[in-house]
Amino acid sequence: MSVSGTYDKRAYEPFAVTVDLAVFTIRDGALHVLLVERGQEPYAGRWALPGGFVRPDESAEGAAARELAEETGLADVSGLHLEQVRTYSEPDRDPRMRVVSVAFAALVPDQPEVHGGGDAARAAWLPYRPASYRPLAFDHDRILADAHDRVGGKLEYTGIATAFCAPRFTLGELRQVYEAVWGAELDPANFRRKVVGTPGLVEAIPGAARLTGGRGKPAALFRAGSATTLHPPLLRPASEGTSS
Amino acid sequence: MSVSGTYDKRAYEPFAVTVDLAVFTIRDGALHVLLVERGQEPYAGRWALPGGFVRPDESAEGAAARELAEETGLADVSGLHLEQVRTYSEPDRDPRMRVVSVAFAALVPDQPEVHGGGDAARAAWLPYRPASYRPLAFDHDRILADAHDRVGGKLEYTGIATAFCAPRFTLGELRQVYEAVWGAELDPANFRRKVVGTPGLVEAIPGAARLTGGRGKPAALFRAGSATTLHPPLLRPASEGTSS
DNA sequence: TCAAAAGTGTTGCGGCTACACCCATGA
DNA sequence: TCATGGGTGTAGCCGCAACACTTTTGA
Repeated sequence: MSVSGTYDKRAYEPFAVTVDLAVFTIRDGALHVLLVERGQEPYAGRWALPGGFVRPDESAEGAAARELAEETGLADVSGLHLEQVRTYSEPDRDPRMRVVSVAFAALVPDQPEVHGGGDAARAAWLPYRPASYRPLAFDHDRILADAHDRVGGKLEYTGIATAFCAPRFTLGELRQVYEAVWGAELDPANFRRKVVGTPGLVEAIPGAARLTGGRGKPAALFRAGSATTLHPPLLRPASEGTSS
Repeated sequence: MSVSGTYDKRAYEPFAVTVDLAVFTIRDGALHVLLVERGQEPYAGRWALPGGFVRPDESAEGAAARELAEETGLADVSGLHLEQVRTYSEPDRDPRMRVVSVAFAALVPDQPEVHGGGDAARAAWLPYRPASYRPLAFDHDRILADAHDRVGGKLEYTGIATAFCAPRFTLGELRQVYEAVWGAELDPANFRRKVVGTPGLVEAIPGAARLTGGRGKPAALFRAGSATTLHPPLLRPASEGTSS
């Protein structure tokens, strides 16, 4: 931006700017990611993250929202959680040309339908198990891993977990979100106390209740609260080697 | 990336890709930021973040490291902390052309010299006090605020604070880093226990000691440890409105 | 001898973990 | 009446905030 010399854009090879999306959802209690199968070279037949070019009149955020709507078939993408992760700009990351890609992570509630087709390529929700579809096209393995790390970290100190849930949800469903993303089991009793005791995370819907799996006591229903940052954070269990 | 149609880059207006740097240091116990004064339109005479174009053969990270070396006059930029913050891509953020900018935050130890001149524009270390130089050129106010937020947050759960210090430092100096970035005072006793008790954050240099301000007991010297993430985190004091 | 900074001790509060235990429902 | 998940109670541990206090230096 603060270049002192001449401002001649032709002196530099033009860059293509794209967005790549890591779209996550919870299905059957397991974390799933939306992938598309490439139909052409390079990387034909490989799975890849959905994405596309940023158009001249839109921001990367706008392009990501547009692609998200196209790929998932959702009408109102405005309420969904869509967050920039980082930008990937290695000169050789695309063998055809110089492509700089802004990566986003999106969190959506479980979609009953498979999703309306946007692009021609086949798209599918796959369980988040990198070993089962690796290697992805381009540097998408790394992008997906970075996006997953980001989402897992943000669960600790923000309320984004509710973005995975329907407008009305039970605390058991919310707990499944944390368990699916972190890959760890949480104590239902302590989870409940923590979530209810954090102001702004969730709001109780008075009187409402719903059965979960046909069994057990009906659970009270909640809706997402207004809090953006959690104090104190809801830390994930230390998997190994915690300090002191 | 996963575009199914034709791959014609001429169908899209080319983007210029730049990097913008928020370079922080601690000087006299206060947080400072490196700014350059623009000599030409637009925003002539305004302060701006240093930065420049990404060249065809380098990544955004490479461009950021190169600009950092040029602007600060530092020879070995490799050991410094340089971290991507996010990418700014609003279509109208530069009135001249379509510019997508990848922002970075850099943490450097205090430089005695003013820094070798890179670009022609005047550059200076200014105390981090946004009201004193606002508005910056372009959308740099927001970029600088985002970078500061990122650095402040990362102090909590990583060891990057040592990036502000010389190779050998006292715990008082390290504490000044936290206080300067967070704008809050910390209890020296508790800070010491926390830092020393977190494995990998710092390593004691046996026997070494140094006076701090000419007064008081000489302080033991430490060097940066190898830990990247802190468990549990070193949380900043809740300024207001903590939960429960 | 005083001020200033380093470093150690100690106490109390609060959150979290780990259970044990009761409640409501469908099979 | 049993299995299942929701929800409440509670005891103990651990970390941290808030001090008091000692140590070592220069002025």
